[in-house]
Amino acid sequence: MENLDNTDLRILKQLQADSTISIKELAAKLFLTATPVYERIKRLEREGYITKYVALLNKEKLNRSMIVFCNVRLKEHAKNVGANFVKDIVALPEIIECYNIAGDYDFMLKILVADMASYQDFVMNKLSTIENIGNTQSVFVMGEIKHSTELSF
Amino acid sequence: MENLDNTDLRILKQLQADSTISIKELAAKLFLTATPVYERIKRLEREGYITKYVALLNKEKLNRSMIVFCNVRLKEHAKNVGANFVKDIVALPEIIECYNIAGDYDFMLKILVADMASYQDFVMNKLSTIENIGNTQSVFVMGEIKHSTELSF
DNA sequence: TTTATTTCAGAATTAATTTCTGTACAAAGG
DNA sequence: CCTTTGTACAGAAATTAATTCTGAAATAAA
Repeated sequence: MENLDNTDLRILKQLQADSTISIKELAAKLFLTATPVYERIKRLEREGYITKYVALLNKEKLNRSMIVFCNVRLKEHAKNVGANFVKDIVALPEIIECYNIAGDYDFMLKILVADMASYQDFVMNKLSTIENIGNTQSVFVMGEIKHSTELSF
Repeated sequence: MENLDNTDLRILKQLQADSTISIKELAAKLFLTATPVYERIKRLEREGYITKYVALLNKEKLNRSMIVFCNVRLKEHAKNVGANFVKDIVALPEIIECYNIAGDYDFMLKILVADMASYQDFVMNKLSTIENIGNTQSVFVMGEIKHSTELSF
């Protein structure tokens, strides 16, 4: 952050919004030629500011329209118990995100499934089989108002 | 989903994980030449299966290390009240995600800030100024266990 | 002022994407 | 059974983009 000037930030902003822009086009926006923009991007990648480039897909068209946040409380809180839980969580592809949280519950999971039947199946046959889960609370999403992958600066 | 064969799904899977792969390289993985892979990708884009291509950035390096989920209850639930709330939410860049949820609260926000001081500032000077917010509950993230942008299939 | 150092422009090269042409194969209709 | 139509593909050609190289301009340090 300290090593980044305004040009770097503008490059990051653009690539976050749309990474298909050509270097030439991006250079034009910044009133530069391709070389410095190319070198800056490579530096931002090398130094870890840019983690990866990905395609974002349409959930609805790919039959993953249902979002559920599932709060989980563990039975025991021993060191290796948490570690095992984490290992199991990471292996389940329906779980898109998992956070260790402060408050009434230990973890919050964001789960993506096709519909309520799939969610039931997920909870019954996958989540419940994980060791050491005390109780869970499902919060169903009725509407996605905003969903960005962009950091602001 | 119905229009997609196994080759399409493998293409989507790859581009979700890393969109910088060249068409030639991807074609080799699928035992095809560049042409059919190119045409399939263009079709997946055209038909809306692929929404966009983006760069994912490193939160920590860009000084957005703190994640907070903020549950919000509205005072009134009239039609236009919700609409105004949504408009205000979308305008705040700290709010990365916003869901209309079932349960005790009306909305859940995912907020990204630098630290606790920034969060306080955000709540005091930005969130609290939004009309019609009844009460809020902040759930602080202690650790991010998993965070994927990939749909599984 | 002199000397490094950094940042950049422009040309040259290399590699990618995109377009084009024609072949092979499968399904549909006579 | 043969013909027609459509789809999916390979391979070559054309176009455009990424990458490398050289040197000039600007900035900071000595």
